Amino acid sequence: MKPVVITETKTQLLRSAETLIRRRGYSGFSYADLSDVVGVKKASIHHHYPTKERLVVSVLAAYRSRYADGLAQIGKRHEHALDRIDAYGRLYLSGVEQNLGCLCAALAAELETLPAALRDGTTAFFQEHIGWLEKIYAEGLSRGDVRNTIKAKEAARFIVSALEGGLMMERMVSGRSGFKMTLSAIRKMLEP
Amino acid sequence: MKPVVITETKTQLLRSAETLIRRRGYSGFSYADLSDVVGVKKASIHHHYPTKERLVVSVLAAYRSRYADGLAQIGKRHEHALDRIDAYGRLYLSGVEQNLGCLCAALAAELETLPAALRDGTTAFFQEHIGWLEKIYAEGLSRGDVRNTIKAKEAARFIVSALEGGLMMERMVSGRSGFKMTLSAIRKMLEP
DNA sequence: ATTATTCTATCTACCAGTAGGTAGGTGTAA
DNA sequence: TTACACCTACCTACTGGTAGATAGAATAAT
Repeated sequence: MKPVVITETKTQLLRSAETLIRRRGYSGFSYADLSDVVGVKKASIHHHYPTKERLVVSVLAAYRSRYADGLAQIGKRHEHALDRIDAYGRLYLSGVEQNLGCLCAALAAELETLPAALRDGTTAFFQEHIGWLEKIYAEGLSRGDVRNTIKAKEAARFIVSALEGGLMMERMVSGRSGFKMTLSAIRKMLEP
Repeated sequence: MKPVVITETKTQLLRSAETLIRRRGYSGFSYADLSDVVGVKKASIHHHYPTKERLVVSVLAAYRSRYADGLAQIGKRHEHALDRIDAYGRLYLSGVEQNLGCLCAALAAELETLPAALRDGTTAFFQEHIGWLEKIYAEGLSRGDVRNTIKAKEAARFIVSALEGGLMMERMVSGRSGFKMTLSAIRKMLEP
């Protein structure tokens, strides 16, 4: 079987496409933009990724798997549920600091024009996060680490919502400092 | 001074442009789309709103003032801070139910390509909401209506974030039922 | 070891379609 | 008769995507 060689250019395309989308949205970026950034002609991009949809499907897959790795590591590095949730929040903080929105929020904003494959991938992204947090919170509940007046299911979607919303908003309003306030509010409210 | 006559067509254009943006994003909708929906030729849209930017500036202004009215009414209709915040959350719920994202979230997703006037208007929108909630929460604190472990400033941005994030996410994930879970989580967490 | 062949990445040049926007005209109502 | 709402017809720039060529590396055949 032929090994799947990921060339330098291909990786560059993926990386640059991601930041372009996170700054300008899906229909807001073009092959011409990407061509300028990476320094390779439009036709060459089509050689690697025949259509825009396929390119972004790859971008999204990479994004999801990077997050999946992040979540797994948080589980290993931290024991206490509140620490885990804090660490999860810091994943978003880095987005605020680099002035990059969430890829999936950018895609969600154009829901209706989105090709089905992208819509599905975006939905899956959110479900993965909700699922992970639900487990984390349920475990925290059984250890008495977190407030027990809300259920794990509620906590999970509320955490993702608050962080996604915070990332989206604070990029325009108060940046890092604003986002950190939300981060600390979340922690305080989940304390038992 | 000439009176600003708002004709039927003009209102239609504003209304339809708004829903188009909330479904497809700023660069995701075109004068041609709008022309189809409203049933008036592209050139006629330019007659009313010479550029896309100016059209959307008007859409945004209308959106903001509609929300401003909503906030004022909530202040009148409800006394208890938690009720007020609940009512504020239901404003977003209607977005989920109509499958329309927040206009300003759609704009924020394309931050980098956005004309300055729109960027400013969007930022102002969020600041208005944060400011209003801060006042509401501070008042609630002084009456002992809400939890006093977080400051009004924290509470305000955290509420907007959670609702904006929830609206964005639940439109893809679980719709109304998912959003209602977040709504109830927020209420429980703000209880004293 | 030296050809001959195929594959890969890239290029220039182009396509049809659509973007936002303009010029200039027509009908209608005050 | 002027002002407004709307039209047809058009423009330029850009969109995602294709065709076909070229140079170089990898592979196979002699």
